[in-house]
Amino acid sequence: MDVRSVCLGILTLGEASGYEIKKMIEEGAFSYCVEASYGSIYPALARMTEEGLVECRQESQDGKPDKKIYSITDKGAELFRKELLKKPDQDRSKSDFWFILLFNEFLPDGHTSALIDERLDFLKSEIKETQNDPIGTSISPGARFMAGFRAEILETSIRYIEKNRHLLETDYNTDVVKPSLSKKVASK
Amino acid sequence: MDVRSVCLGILTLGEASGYEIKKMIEEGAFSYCVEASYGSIYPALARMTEEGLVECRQESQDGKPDKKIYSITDKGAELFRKELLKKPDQDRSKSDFWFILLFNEFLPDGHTSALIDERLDFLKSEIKETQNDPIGTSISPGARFMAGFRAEILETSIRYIEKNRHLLETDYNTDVVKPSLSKKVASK
DNA sequence: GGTTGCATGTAAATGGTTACATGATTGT
DNA sequence: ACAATCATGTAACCATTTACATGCAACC
Repeated sequence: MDVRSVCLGILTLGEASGYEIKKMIEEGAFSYCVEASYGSIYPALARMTEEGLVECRQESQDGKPDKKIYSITDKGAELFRKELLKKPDQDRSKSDFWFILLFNEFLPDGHTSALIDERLDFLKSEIKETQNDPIGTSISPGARFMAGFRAEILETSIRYIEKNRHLLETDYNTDVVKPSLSKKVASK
Repeated sequence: MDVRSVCLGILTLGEASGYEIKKMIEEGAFSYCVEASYGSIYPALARMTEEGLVECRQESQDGKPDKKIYSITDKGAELFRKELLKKPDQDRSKSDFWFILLFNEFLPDGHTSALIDERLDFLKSEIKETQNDPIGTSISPGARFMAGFRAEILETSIRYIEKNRHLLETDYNTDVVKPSLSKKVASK
């Protein structure tokens, strides 16, 4: 799925500027499955205008450059439908977080814990976002389905990590410490 | 996390050829968080040999080209440790499957169901792989932690999709069908 | 007899991202 | 004063994939 199809897809939901398309890509439902930067979106829209897949209406603004509002044409919609029928590429995900954890024995003391704390914070903030997000309850059946999925995955992730983080937080660098009689209370 | 670090990481587990590194990247734990093709691995190993980050031992073979077995050097290991301490990049995932589902109303009858069936087959085969996979029970605490995580995510995914697929499989193209008195038993 | 697996490598093409340029407005 | 948001666009750079080249052995 290239930038072009992503733009076309978003434009089937209504007209939008390149800037707005970018915003949609980095928030909500789309952020979970696509990526694109201005550097690819703007040229894509320009080329698709030439090709008659989208149309562009210009709105003057004060100070800011003209806002170019794109809408999808019949030809564009047809092409998009065709794209959707293609066999989907395999999902691909990159995660430095998991890669690093795989080598958790190489990390200095406390690093793993910090990493996991950060991840949990992130996952929790994502859950909150999901809850406010209108996408889950509006746009389309697909979006609702996906929002529900996201929510369950996030919850499962948090639950699992909280439950099992101790497996990574044992201190590998010293022998098992004999519990001293004066068991220190964890500060903070 | 670039190819170089990925290769170094894998080599910390023991010596390996470029070919073997590729295999590891596409299977098991690594497949979940990194990606790389021969076209990036071979040049990376060559350059790192020049730079003294890895060493190469050649083994003659009949028919096949010499097998080049790489091992990590102290310098390489040091660099790898440094890489691991860097703030991890945000996870990034692309999923045609989810993108297409977002536009499920545009799909012809039955297409959504087929898509979902395929996805479920895939997820189930992944679960089976996880179960046979020695990685989950051997390599490292990190790998075990991850394998457990994977398993739960896969199970949650399957459960959710099976439970909620009906939300996407309603027939939008006709009015709600009045249930006929002779309720057909689902064939198969 | 064709595909798959083993095994390495390169060059061209792809498909981006990053950084820059521009600039007003609004918020801290 | 400084950062962020809105808004577009380009060019240089980047990493990687894809396709090719080579070739044997084992499996079906």
